[in-house]
Amino acid sequence: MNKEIILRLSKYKRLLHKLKALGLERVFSNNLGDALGVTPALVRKDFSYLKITGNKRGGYSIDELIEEIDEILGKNHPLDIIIVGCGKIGTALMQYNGLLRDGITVAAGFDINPEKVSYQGNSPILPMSEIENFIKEKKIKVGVITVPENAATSVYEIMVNAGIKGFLNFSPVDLKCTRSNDKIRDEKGECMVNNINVAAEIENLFYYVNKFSANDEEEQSE
Amino acid sequence: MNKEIILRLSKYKRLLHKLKALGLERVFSNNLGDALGVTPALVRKDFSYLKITGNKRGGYSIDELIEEIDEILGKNHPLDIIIVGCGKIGTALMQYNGLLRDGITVAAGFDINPEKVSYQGNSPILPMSEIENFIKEKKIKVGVITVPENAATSVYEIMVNAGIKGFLNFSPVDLKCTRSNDKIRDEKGECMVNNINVAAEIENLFYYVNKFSANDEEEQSE
DNA sequence: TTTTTATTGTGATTTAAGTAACATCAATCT
DNA sequence: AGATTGATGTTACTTAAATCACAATAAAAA
Repeated sequence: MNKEIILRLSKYKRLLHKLKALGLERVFSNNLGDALGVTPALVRKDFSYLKITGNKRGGYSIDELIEEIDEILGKNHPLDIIIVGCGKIGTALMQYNGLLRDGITVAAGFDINPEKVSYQGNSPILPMSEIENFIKEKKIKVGVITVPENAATSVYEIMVNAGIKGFLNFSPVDLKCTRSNDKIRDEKGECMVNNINVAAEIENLFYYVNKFSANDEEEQSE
Repeated sequence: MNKEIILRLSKYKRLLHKLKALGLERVFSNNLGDALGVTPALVRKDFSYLKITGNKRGGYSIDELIEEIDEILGKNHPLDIIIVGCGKIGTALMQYNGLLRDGITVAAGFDINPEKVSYQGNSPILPMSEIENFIKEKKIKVGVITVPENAATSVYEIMVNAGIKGFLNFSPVDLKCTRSNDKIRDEKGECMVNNINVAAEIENLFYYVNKFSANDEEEQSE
């Protein structure tokens, strides 16, 4: 099963809320395709795959779409996460409104540095010693890793063992789950890692930018 | 041309530095493939595509590889970027060591809020009014967008017009470049946008986690 | 009621990323 | 020197995601 479909779902939903706010009630695959830069056929295929069905001539009901997408994305359950590593990026994410706006709650942060521990606020920062109990007690399933490179693997293993199934990993280490998106499983159950490597993304941009300007020079000398 | 290849290059390089630190001098496509979870053939194909060549029996020289990858990623030019929007995530990135460690320098941050402006430090925060001059004067080509959703498009256009070619976009808006990775170009020249949508990535994780537990329940009731 | 129209839902096609397989050839061994 | 080995470089194949194209059909119009 395809990760991209699910990412598109989030995008559809964001757009649908905006359209709804404008007073619209129905939407066509064409509209959604335009906004996301994909063909309308793909939009319909996504919905078809997810058993979301429209009207042969009247498009899709925005309310129904939102409801069904929420259902698929699990928005009827609470979206509680933890953030491990309360350095620069970790604390920024803890205070980031963009998560809350999508219904995601940071249940707690964790840090190895005792000076960072703080029990006040609605997202406390707890010591690493409490992480396993916290995860098990609150049944947390999704966690963000924002620790330095050298700590990433060990933190990952602690989290896996405590029951975290979904990881958003900001460290440059590729935390491999030894299994793909599909339901391959090992004895610990399935898990999934999404890696975000900011430095690599920027290097990537420089590559293309340099290539662009190399092309420009070529053209000038022609 | 494929974005994934270039992201892999960054990963190869990180690994190569570690191997070098351990005293190794040569490396085989097998080693790199294992570490990245891809086949050795793909590693060789990447290198072949990038005109990096090895020894028919002795693998690749780590030093040469690092040098050639740096060349391709443009590490011989300075990697100066700007960060537009000095909220939670923006300031976190400005202070993030992970960028510096990869040779990326934040030349300046920009914010619309005059209270955030500050000319001290090696990465000053400047008012938006100075952005165009700054970009043109310092020939900045890559920028990070960390402004709120509603400001993203207008900031993007300002940056494009001032000459930014590569964008790392943290806002949930899909900033479309109207052109693909290849060298399609419009009158303003090529540009490239990498979107990072943290909330969508987390929603994505919840989808799979919920699916996992649904599977578990199915199995129990069998 | 019949015809037209517009949009869905889906099978066929295209495209591209990654894998597999193997011919090639430099280094080592005898 | 000649044989053997082992890793590269590359071609052919596989797989999967997205597009294209169109049949099916519900709503609107005549």
